[in-house]
Amino acid sequence: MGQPPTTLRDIAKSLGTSIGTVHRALHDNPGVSPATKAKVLQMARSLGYRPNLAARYLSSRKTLRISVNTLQGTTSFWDEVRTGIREEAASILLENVEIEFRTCARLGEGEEAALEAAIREKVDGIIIFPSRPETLRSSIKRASRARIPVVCVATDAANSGRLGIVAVDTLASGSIAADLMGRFLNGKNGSVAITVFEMAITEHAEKYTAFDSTLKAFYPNLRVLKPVEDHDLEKEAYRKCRKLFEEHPDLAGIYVTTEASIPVLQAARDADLLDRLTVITTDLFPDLVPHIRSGAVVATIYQRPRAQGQMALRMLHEFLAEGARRSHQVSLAPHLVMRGNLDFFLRRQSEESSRERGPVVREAMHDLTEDLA
Amino acid sequence: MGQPPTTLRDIAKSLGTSIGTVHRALHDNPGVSPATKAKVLQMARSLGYRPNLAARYLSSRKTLRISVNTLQGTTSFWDEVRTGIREEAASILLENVEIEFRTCARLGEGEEAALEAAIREKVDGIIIFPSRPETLRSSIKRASRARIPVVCVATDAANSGRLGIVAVDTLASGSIAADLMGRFLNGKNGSVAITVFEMAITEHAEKYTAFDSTLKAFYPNLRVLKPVEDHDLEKEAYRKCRKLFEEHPDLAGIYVTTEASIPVLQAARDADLLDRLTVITTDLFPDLVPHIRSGAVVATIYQRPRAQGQMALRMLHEFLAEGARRSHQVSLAPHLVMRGNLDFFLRRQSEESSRERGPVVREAMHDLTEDLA
DNA sequence: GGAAGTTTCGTTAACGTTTACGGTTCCGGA
DNA sequence: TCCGGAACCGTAAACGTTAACGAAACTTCC
Repeated sequence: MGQPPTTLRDIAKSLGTSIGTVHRALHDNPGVSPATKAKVLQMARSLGYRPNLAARYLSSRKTLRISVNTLQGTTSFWDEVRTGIREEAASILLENVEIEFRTCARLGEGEEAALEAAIREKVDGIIIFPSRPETLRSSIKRASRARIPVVCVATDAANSGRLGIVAVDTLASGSIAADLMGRFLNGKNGSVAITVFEMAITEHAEKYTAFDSTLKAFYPNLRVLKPVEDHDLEKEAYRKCRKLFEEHPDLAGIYVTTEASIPVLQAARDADLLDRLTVITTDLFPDLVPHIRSGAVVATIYQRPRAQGQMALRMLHEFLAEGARRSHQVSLAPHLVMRGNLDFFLRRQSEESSRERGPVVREAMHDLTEDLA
Repeated sequence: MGQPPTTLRDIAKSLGTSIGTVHRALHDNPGVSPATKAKVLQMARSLGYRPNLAARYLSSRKTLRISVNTLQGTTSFWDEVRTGIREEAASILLENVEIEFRTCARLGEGEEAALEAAIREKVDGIIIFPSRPETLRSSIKRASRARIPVVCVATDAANSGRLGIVAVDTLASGSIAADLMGRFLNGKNGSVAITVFEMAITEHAEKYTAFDSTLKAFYPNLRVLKPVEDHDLEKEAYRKCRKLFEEHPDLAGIYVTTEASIPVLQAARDADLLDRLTVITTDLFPDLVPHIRSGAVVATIYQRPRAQGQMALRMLHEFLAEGARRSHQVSLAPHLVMRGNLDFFLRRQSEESSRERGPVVREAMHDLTEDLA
């Protein structure tokens, strides 16, 4: 058990060639004939060669530059995602990661330009939130062709050649929301509503489907209404909900899958049915806290932004370090926050990643409102 | 931004001494006078020296031996914990971890002997489940004195000098169970029971307290009974529950915090009140699945054994690698499993950590029934 | 006062990889 | 024939740390 791992020298010796040639062959650098290259590759495989990352890093002293393209926000989902990324970067033993944040001020504004900027500056990897997957697909493809791996967070960009995706499992989210809704309503009849960002986004459609089918399967006396699309716009959410409440006097519950839960609550209050409505929301932000505490929101599905950030960086770093991905798809289980355990989550959010280690990860901020002038 | 980090040579040069002396001083190896040692330490601090782990590992080629002392079990909590540890060990870039499993067949049997064995063989670190903290306290103290860091999983061993503890947050668990129980019972009156392993174990007492106080705070019409102690023994759980059901005909729900939920369900069935009882359990194992599917168990609090294992190994490895701990206490948020999202968790349990990378982590099994003959 | 031992410290060869540079060959063109 | 330049390959010096080997200087003891 445990003979010493094979090194470049081993390969060279058993081939009667030199370390330099082996190295060039393995990295397909120029200056090696196709014949010897094939022999080297063959021998490396048969000896089970795996590079020693410590030696590699020590020798080259290259740092991996990673661009993180997300939305602006304070004490919000994306701040937490970034914190998770920072934490994970700080916990990398080989301190060879450098993070560049490219933050967009508003949904869909300048996302493509930011991504192009990252590609142009030849970063080694990209973590991105593709709020509108279609508009970014071609840029992500371009990154892949430039051999820059791209990891999506929260929303997937299908058929774009991205390396992987980290998100909360939509099925688990929608189903648990449905199951809770059914239990909370406890045999009542009536209709149940659900708001989504937009049904064209796969994730949101899936959440709806999961919610709908779970409710149908276990609570047949509840009826799921056509989804309300709010596009994360407060006014749109409010307006559509007021309309919804008027049209469906038998409404018993509503599941808000977007961050626009405040206007929904406001609409319910203004329609005077806040206490008759079972409300399940998504995520956890300061404005929502009092509503959970008061019981107006019975539960919220927390999408664990910090964990998403951590996993995204991990996936990217593993790929960059080892050249092979272990998984392309990380589906996190959402957390359930209610009155009882609310404080636990608030406490943990406020713990700002007690960084005793000093600034081991070099960071750069790119304010895109300037960059794109 | 980002001048090159200071090295041993830097320290040596600015002190007019040699690299060897600096090294000896920083590791308090023998052969360096107290005076120069002080100077070196001083200079290292003022230059902000931080060792280059890549170089260290490359040079010494030492592997860290970690003993994992847990309970036996197949498709059980502890199997998942071990899987988590393995996964995390495999994802360490410097492949310098070697894991030795010392598995005890039964609760409390041979735990101390296994721990002593690990200490005797001078492992570099220990992950342990102290099922009976008091009986292990002195052994853990001995390990700490031998400079072997010990990380506890699932149950803490207080005042033992252990490096840290990884567990599910007891407050979050008890509170969410109470909150769900209250919502599910939806205004009903009656009493609610809770079973624990033993109130002497801090974690279990805390879960009870959290359950009790949350229920009192939000659902005052429910009354929490005195906790049932089952010591994870099937017969004891069954017997005590039958008695409980007889004595409290108004029992509306029960929260099982141990793994002994099957006998509780059996007792409820035999007492013919399975369908009148709201049952919330703990963890997720094959025998429990049909009961969740049938609705007999409305929800189970999943303690995320895999995540516990991962975090434990991470904590230990970070300490061994860097000599400083970032956190001593990791409190995980439990997951909530219901009918709706059950399949998601089962699928993820069965994914056996698709290991493409081959056996990079050398493992050793220590069957203690042999070792202790 | 010198042999023998101790304490303190400097030197150097690893570890496995990257990278720059210096050699070979071999071929076409003068 | 000789030169210029590819194309291919070997060599050796880094990278920062560890660990082993000695070389001093200083003690102790006969």
